[in-house]
Amino acid sequence: MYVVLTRSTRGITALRLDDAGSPLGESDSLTETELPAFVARLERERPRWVWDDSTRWYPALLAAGVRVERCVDLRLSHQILRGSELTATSALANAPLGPWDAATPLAEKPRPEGALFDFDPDPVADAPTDPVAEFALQREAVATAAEPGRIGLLLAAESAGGLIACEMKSAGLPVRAEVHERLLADLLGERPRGFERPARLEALLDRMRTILGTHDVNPDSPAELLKALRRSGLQAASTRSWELEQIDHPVIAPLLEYKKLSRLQNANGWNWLDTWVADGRFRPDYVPGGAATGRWGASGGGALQLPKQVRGAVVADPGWKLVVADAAQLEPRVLSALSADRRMAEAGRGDLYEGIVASGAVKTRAEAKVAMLGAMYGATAGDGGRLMPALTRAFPQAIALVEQAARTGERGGIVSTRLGRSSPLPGEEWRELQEGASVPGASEGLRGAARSQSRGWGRFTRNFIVQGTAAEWALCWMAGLRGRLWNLGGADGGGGRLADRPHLVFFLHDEVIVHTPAELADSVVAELRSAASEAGRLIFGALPVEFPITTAVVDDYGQAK
DNA sequence: ATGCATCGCGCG
DNA sequence: AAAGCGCGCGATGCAT
Repeated sequence: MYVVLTRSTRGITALRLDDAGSPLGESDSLTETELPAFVARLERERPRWVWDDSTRWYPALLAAGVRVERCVDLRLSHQILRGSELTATSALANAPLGPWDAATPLAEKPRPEGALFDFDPDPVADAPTDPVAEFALQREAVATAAEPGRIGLLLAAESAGGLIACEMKSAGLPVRAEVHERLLADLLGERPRGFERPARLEALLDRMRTILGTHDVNPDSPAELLKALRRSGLQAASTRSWELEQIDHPVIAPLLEYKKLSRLQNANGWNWLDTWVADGRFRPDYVPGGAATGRWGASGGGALQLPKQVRGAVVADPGWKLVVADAAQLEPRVLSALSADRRMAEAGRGDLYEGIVASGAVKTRAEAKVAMLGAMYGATAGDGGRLMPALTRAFPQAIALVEQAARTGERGGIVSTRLGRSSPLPGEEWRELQEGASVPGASEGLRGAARSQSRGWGRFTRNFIVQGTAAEWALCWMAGLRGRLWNLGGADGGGGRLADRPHLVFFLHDEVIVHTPAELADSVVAELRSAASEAGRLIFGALPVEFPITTAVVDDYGQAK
């Protein structure tokens, strides 16, 4: 059963549909206040809730202690169906752009409140939405798709991701402010009172000034710093750390340390703590499907860039543990599964990179890693490029797949992930340059620029199929895990809030953190493994590709790895 | 004063 | 070792 929820100025309506999408009687009318109890009651029948946007419905339900098992997030689903090659002939994909194509989550649209003059800069995106009609269009698009099973799985996984994003924000990542402050004090010195630099940074700056024999050094401005270094005779092309590392000069060591610590202070210092951590929790906004490949984005506090330096401040509650898990070498494994390259699958029996060494393609594990990254990113120079021929000889099937994706992109074409998320088309400027360079008599400079741009898009599509399919694996892993964790916490219908049971608190592309009562930690580990195997089977069927995960049961995130 | 591009660096 | 993919964010410096 589906239950479609619609919110309008007149209130909320709930329309039940059978599995074929036909209405089951009349719709119910509800107020906002009545909604949580209504959802909780109907949830016992395990319906799939259909709504425009999880971020518009689910936070309030979670706040009221109501968790739902599954949903259709129409906004996320629409985004996929609109662009997928698998549904390109559907009515949905061929309709003019409308409110479901809005760039921002529907929740972020300011709602007009009795304004006499409703200034509306975007009539298309702000047009009223009809979830019932949209759901029918989406079902039709899936039913008529080339691979309904794949796109259907993708939409289910994406929608589950929408729920998980809300749940993780609701639960929050446990961060102990006093631990974070101690870390900062150890590295930077005591918190400065005003706007002066912390003691450690000031000391480093003093050393740099002494070494260079001038007071005129401002390491916070790349342009100024470069000038100062040049005045002292250093041959620096930029102030990037890895370039500075190449230079042999006494000022480099304190400078690099300054840059490292200054970065910590700016990105995750006291100001970060004050702004983003409250009540012992860090609650960023996760953005499912935020990247074109389907990877998640996040906004607020740089959630996906939490530096290793401060992970020790992520601490489980008393009596609880953090279970940190990540998929080992996910992207190369995805490539071997995508291409059904049995030799590469064989190499992935244990440590994939060691397996590649054993295959004889390269000499060392480090080379294997660089070569695989090069294959997936499209390296042309450096070690990655140099090792490509050997890798191609060892795994022709896998390499042919990414090469083909690259060629498609270079022509301006579309590629798709295993489950059917398709790459965007290059923009207008891209096409104009390609066309401009293809006319007879185009200058060599123009043709070179077009070639470079073409290869650039090829690198994007090459990586898209791997990164995007890896994102699908991660979504399926997490979606399966979510259900398993809920069931671990007690019999269904036994009540209890999400945060009273083992629950997800962090997600980073191929890594998750589960916050769990200590006595359930071992069970959580088992479920993480089961969910990983299940994700592989769901997406790739019976292919003999393994997706091992590493796990660590810890008190704080800093102890993992 | 505010917006935008660039640099640089954190994460995968 | 620093090339090749995907992101977010803060500081700076220039343009409006």
